[in-house]
Amino acid sequence: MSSWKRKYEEIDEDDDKEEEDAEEDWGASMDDDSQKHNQSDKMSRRLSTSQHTSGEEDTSRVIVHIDVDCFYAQVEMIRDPTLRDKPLGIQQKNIVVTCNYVARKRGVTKLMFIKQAKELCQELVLVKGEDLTHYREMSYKITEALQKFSPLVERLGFDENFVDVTETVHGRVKSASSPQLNGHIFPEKKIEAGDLLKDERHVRLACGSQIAAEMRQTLHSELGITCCAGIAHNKLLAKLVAGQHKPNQQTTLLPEGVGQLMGTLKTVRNIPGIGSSTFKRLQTLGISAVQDLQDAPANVLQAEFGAQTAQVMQQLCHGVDPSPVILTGPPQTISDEDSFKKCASLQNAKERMTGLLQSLMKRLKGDGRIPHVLRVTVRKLSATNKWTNRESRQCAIHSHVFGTWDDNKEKETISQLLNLCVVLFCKMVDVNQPFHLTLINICFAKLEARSKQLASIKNFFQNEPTSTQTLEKSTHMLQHLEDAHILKKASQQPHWAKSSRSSIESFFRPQQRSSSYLEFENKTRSGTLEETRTCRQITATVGSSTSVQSLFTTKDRDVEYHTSESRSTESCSSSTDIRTCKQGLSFQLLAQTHAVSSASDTEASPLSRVQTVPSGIDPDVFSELPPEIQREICANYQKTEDTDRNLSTSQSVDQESQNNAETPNVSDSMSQTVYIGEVEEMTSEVENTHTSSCTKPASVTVPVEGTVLPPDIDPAVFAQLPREMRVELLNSWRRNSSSADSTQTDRKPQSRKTGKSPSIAKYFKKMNS
DNA sequence: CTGGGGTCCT
DNA sequence: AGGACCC
Repeated sequence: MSSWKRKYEEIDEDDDKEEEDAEEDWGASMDDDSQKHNQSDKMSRRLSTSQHTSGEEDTSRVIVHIDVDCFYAQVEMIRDPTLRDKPLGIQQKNIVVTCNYVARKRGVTKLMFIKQAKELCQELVLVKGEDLTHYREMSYKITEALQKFSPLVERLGFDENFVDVTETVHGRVKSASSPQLNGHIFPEKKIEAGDLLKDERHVRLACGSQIAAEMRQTLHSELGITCCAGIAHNKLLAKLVAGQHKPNQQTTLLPEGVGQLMGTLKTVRNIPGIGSSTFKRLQTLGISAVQDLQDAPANVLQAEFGAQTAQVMQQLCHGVDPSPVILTGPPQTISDEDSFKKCASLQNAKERMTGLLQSLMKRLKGDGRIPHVLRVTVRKLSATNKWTNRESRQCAIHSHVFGTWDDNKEKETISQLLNLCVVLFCKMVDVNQPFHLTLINICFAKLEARSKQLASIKNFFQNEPTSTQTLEKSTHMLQHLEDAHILKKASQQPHWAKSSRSSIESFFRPQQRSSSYLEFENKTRSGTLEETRTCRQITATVGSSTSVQSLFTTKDRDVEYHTSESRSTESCSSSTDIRTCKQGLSFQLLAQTHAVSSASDTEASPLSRVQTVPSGIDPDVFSELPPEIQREICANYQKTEDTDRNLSTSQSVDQESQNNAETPNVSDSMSQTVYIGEVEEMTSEVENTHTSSCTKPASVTVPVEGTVLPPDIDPAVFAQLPREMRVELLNSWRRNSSSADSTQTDRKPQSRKTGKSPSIAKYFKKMNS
């Protein structure tokens, strides 16, 4: 196993010192730029996805990677321009998470301890960066600005975006004339302008470099942001080449420079997608340098990682990355966390969780959707493994919590959510024993657009409407709004910004006159009745997942791609239609469910209320809680029910919490909790030993080989689909392929342990060159 | 003396 | 629910 491994150990020491760029320094180059396509025989069973070539990598795309320079520091310098010429570090807790270039010249680096940084640079100005609000807002502004150049934008963290500009380039290459290459070229060659233009690939990339320059110009003039850009024919290379010239510059990778670029990486750890865990396992095999991986026998990698991951890794180390740019759209989760030295009491935890909930509620308000899942995560102090020892529990959020969500009733909502948090918290922490936490995270997930739930319910009870009536009302309302020119503006929005406008725009304009979700409704309803029916049919078809595929086959690609753009002059583009209609359907179901449960809630006798398990809390879970906690929750519940009926109560409470302005706002419900808890303590004496039932039933899962897109599916089209649909399709393909996959073309021994390889395939979804 | 977010897969 | 990955 180790005979082949050490051959290339020390080849990458060319390495002059890197200049002021502490960020990602891979050493200088080697001179190997032969592009070996060491394809395993498995890979040669390839599917010609959409493009031309047979054996070579697809170079027909043009991908721009935009990487904002020291993002947090830039945001702070924009907020306070006097910081520009000072060494600036952004501080989170004990570390400098990033710093501006003035500070970098002094040796300060990312993720450096405060003390260390201060020693290096005593004048270092530190700005706290634990609250990400401003960064998040700017981040979405950047993504939105990039969308004007192409709808296909994928976010990576707050400060990076991939943009697939292939279509834009194709359009320009036909019509326009002189594609001059803008910015740096990798490798740094002298290329005669005439030469460059002979090669179609070069023409495309040159055009891409112009678009990248326009993007950077736009970001600078509109937002004051500087960034780097990398232009290449795939995501991996675009990202890697962007780092070649660091602050505020751009670099285009010519296809013949791929080998050389990969050679600049010190180890395979610098390949995005190979994380610390995979890297360790590779080192076990004697693989560290990129060339080690390039030369590693495929069967060795397969034995350790499985066929698919092995294939992806070997593609990556050659600079091959067929993964599509995937439309990101609005976030899947909204979370907030705090870390600290010590949290050792439930009371303290509740205070912290209340603070987290309060800021989360602000963000939710801006988002316009409502969450249906709540998750609490804690980190317990432990000598071994300080990170990765997080535990989490999640539960559904009953729809009534956000069903009637008004600005006025926020305290009540927070109080109910806090109850849920406490329940989840107690599943992880035995509050009767000493404990020591160092982090709490609260996460809202399953974010879904809130429909005209309220209207539907009212109609359900009052007007006995038919669903047709509801729709007619919708379209009627639509008319008004269209007159108000709201929709017309919306229809000019780029693809996903349209479908998520309430989410994204509200980040930019937090003051948005509180109607952000109304605007979303406009779009949801913007289809005519006929369009809605069509969407229902499509949705139903997706469920059985057969004929939908014809929409995405390769031959339809151009048609379909342009269709979705040309249709954007109408109310919705095609994929948006499907998504919103799907939501519309689930809304109606939800509304009915809700109506039923609301009715039964209403009928519950006030007298039995205290003994009833609060709605929204799983009775089984509730009964497992220590009685003390049960009491508190019931007390909270009763209190919120009371305030529901009596608004003056919450008024007086308001003043109380203002007295505690400095401490994190403890919900007023807690003070009342104490009172009721004391009263009840006399009647209840049961001391429940809280056995945490952490049973881990080792369910035997059927190992399913990783799924790739079927050969007739165009990844670019697939990438634009709404997320739910991608998941559904992938699942159905996986189901179908797992049976047919047993045909064995492999000479690999059978006795391999099949499992246990965390697949990096997910990060580079569609492969198969 | 180690952030505060996110994504997807198993 | 946890684990990998990204920033």
